[in-house]
Amino acid sequence: MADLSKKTVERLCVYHRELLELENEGTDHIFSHQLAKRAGVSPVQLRHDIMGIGYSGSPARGYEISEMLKSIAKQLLSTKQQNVAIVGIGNLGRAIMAYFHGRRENIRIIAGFDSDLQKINRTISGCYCYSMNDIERICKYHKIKAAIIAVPEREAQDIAEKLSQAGIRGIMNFAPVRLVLPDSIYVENLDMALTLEKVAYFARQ
Amino acid sequence: MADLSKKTVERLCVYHRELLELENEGTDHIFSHQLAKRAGVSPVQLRHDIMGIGYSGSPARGYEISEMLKSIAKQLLSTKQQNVAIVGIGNLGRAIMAYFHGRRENIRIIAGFDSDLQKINRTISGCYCYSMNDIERICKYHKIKAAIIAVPEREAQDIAEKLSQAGIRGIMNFAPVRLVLPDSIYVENLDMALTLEKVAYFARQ
DNA sequence: ATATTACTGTTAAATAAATAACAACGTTAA
DNA sequence: TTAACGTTGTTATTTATTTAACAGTAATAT
Repeated sequence: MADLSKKTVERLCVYHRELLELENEGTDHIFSHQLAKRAGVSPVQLRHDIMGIGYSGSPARGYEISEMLKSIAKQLLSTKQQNVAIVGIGNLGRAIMAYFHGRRENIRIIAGFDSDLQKINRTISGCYCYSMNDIERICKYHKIKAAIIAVPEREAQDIAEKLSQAGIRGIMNFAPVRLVLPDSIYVENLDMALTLEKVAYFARQ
Repeated sequence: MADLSKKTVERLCVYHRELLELENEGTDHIFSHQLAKRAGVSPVQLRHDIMGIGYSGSPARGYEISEMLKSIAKQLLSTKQQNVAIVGIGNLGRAIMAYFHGRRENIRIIAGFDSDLQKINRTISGCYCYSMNDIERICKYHKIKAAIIAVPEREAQDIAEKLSQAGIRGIMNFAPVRLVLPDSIYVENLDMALTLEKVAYFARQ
């Protein structure tokens, strides 16, 4: 398995999604410039990315969607279902859970954690909720390798360290803080306040 | 005003936030390596970024926090309050509104839009909600230049075009689609499904 | 005074990413 | 059969971003 860059992985996910949609529409082949347009990238970049995963299309018919999907999935997606945990079941946490609930993907949020007793031992959006104290036990038991942090700013660093203890390797962090963690843990920040500032900045230019 | 890269703007926002927090704690000076650690970047990169905005610290005392804040704000933040709209007041939309409500920033969500009559003409998290049909009128009236899209996938492109019509220049898009818009409109995608896939991928490596 | 230290600002090098250029190939039309 | 076309895959070029190197500077200690 080649080592794909962060940006490439991101784009491959986009292609994968667009290809799934195309497949549903009944399309079986597509040219790079068509797919590129849907994905919002240049055709060259798309071909370059596809080169990286070892799939080849035909100059005559373009890419065969089902085959391309297989190739991308082979690189990106785990063969078995991947379990994810979420910490923090407030407004945002529940919205995220609802967002992912029902998607028939191979990534599923299967455990929630909160300190609020009202939420513990309930099922929310198809996901069972535990006490914060159970993080390590449950994550290890379910072999959870990725987690979502949706707790307030002040708790985020502490939770991140707990998750790290529990063997988590990747974190999607919604809290507006830069988590300080070992480099071996992959962190993706979805910092809404920050992003909105950035958007506002470029909207003014 | 210099032309700062996307990445630089993003990091400057982080520095700004950390500096605000430091100021609240009563600190008045800080060295690049200290701030860099809090921001999760290298000290060199921080100094490089700061160079770009024309502020200078002292080799002896480091950066003077209040002055540095002013310099960053001068580059990044609008002098007057910047109004933002949100389209789509579902679970996610309301969570976003709640998230931003009460933050004493100069960016404020002041208008919500939805097609659900139940939500129209109500105030949610301090933000008045209008019908989708009012997008152009309200955005122009309040000089709104940035918007958040939190509608389902299938509506996103249509809404984006409406916003574009209404004079919006920047969009924070939560819908899992790549919006096709003129280059003059800045789009930042916060694609949770995609991001989680990416995190899951790197968590496996 | 003067050397030392610990920092900053800036230029230079290295790395990463995007774009362009073009050969190779199957298909179609003459 | 052969030439022309439009596409892919790949290598080269350019551009952007990060990292390193180092001179300049104020404070401190000798």
